[in-house]
Amino acid sequence: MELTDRKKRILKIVVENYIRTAEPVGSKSIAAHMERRVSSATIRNELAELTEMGYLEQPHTSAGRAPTPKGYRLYVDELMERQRLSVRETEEINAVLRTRLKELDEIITQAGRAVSSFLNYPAYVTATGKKQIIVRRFDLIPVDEWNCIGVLMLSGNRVKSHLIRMQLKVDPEQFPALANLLNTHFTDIPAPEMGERLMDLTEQLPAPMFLLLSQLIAVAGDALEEQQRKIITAGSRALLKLPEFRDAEKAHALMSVLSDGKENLPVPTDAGPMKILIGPENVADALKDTSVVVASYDIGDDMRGLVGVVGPTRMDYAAVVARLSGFADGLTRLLNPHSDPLKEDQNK
Amino acid sequence: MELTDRKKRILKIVVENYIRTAEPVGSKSIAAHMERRVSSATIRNELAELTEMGYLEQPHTSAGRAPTPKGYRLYVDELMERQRLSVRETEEINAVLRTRLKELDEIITQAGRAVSSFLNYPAYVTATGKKQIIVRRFDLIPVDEWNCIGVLMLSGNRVKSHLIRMQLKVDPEQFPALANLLNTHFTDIPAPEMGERLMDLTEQLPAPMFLLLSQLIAVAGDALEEQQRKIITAGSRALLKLPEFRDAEKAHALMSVLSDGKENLPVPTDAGPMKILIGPENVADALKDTSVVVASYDIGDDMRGLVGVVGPTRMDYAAVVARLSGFADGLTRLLNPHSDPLKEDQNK
DNA sequence: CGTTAGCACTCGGGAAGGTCGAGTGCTAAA
DNA sequence: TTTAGCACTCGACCTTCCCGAGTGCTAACG
Repeated sequence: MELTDRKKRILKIVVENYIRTAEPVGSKSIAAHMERRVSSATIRNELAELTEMGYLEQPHTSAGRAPTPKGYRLYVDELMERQRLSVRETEEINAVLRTRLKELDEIITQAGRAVSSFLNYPAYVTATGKKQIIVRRFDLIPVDEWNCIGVLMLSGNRVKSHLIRMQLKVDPEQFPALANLLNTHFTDIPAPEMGERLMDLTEQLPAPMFLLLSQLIAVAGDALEEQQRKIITAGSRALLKLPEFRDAEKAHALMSVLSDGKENLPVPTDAGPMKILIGPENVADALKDTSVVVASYDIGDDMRGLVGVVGPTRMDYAAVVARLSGFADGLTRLLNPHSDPLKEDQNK
Repeated sequence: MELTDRKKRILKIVVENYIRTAEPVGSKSIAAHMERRVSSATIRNELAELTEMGYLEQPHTSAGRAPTPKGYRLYVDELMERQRLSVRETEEINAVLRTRLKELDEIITQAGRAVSSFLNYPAYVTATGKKQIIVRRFDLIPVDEWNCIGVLMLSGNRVKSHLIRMQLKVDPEQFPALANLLNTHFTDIPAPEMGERLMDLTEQLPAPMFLLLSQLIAVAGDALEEQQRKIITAGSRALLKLPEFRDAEKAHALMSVLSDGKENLPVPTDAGPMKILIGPENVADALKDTSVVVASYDIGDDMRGLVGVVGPTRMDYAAVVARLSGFADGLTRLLNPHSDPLKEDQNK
């Protein structure tokens, strides 16, 4: 059996109608959408074949057809027309992102919220590829003899500061020496190695100094760890607006997966600029009935982050793809201000 | 008509049953819960009077009774037995909070999540009373000639750092002077005043210096502003487990109010250690059908923050009150380490 | 006068049945 | 290969009915 052009045309109409209405679409309404006039009976024959080929399914006899994951896949790969964002929308996206340069953390949090409210699906944002985050530089700002502020410059535009309550009193004079020690021995190496280096220094340092140092290293390790696994999510309440999650049970189940957890389940090591996972293509069981669309953006420092949304398989892929890449571009431009951040030059 | 002891006793049973089951409670099941044996008919007479007095209501004739807000109020004020937390629970709460001393922001975020998952209601945490947050100290760490890290020590244990892309090139030598300027003129004053002081300096400074200074002040102003209105919320998905929010519409409406918004609606200027607002006692329309319980904790620096939960009027007040004050105590102890943070001494 | 047994009554919820219409598959003709 | 026609299916929606939990009232009791 062959996938003729007309079959594709019909499949496209089914998918797009189903995306809009969330209801199985029947032969008559398809006929109305066809430019070349054909009767509903003809459509029915085609539908029967598409169903047999596995692109469509019927919830029950005598209902219309809905796309299967395979159907969506074909749609996404071949049938879907790439939408272009209007200038106004691009402007809006950039306006949301443009902000007095802040922490990466805050930027991605804000971006997540914006994506979600733009697209009306739950969104998530990562600022970690598989690449290890490292400490580029330590600074210590003395506060009093018990407390100091540790400022960490991390790879990928990140700055983290922590108020540290030290385990022993420190003469403020010692801070530069401490910072120096940290900067010479513990920068630009992955977290696990920091522990080893610390061991190497055990004997070369006076015990109190060593104690302090290990406390600082521990804090740095925590910060790295946290950054490495940080995934922010936003807008999972958008689910409740979708008819497929009218049932509180289902909504809750999915929200539990999405909500403020750490080890999430989408494609964390994505490479391409855009990836679409439809239904069972997701590895995580909880996402078997949903689709995920992710785009990657450039954090700088040779690292890439992800920005994506989760929704029903019936997601409006064309719209999501267009807007998501708009956000990814915006983030990339914001974080890599070769020219001015977020100014002009947004074609291609 | 008088509120006899037996009436109170009955009201208490009604409230507690209704809290458990979310269903109107009938005379027979009340009779079963009474220690002194009385017939259901007697109970019915009492119920009729309680209803007339406005403590109970019937969804319809021939259904059992449910408490009115007035009924809950009486319960909360007079009838409810204060629960004591088990040692194990106190331990658990402290364990969640105990963490390698971090930013106040992170502490409260974590606390919010913990509260919510402990109590199974949406939670919120504030770190701002009515008192103005101020900058205690500025530090500038040069990165390169275009970028620096601004570290702000704010009142109430807060440290904020920002990577700042400067509007003009700066010789690293100038940083100490800049920082000094900031620290002498712009610390320990409320945000609006910072603008005024900046104006005063217009003529005394070379133009580039002034420009930089105003950029830094602007960043600081943003940071203060943000801290001042920051309310974190967590766990609003817990709503979906409650029978009163089985309906996705309602859940969505309430979640929209609770989710990651800024100007929220609970009692922001709470004074007492614990406050309970039942149903219509809430000012916000969106919360007219819900109850809010808030406790305040001591941030240090003479500031108080709030930690609270939002739930149905049918909320388990006794449990919430006990656990919430456990959290408030824990936070206070964590943030005010007179002795060691979160160690022993948790009685009273 | 408070308490209790008894009884008729009310009303929501769920089961059972009926109707409607959108949509199908199939057949036969164009 | 396309189309008209037709019988059939099945979920959505409605009405109706029944059941039982729970009430309010009355009358009797201590």
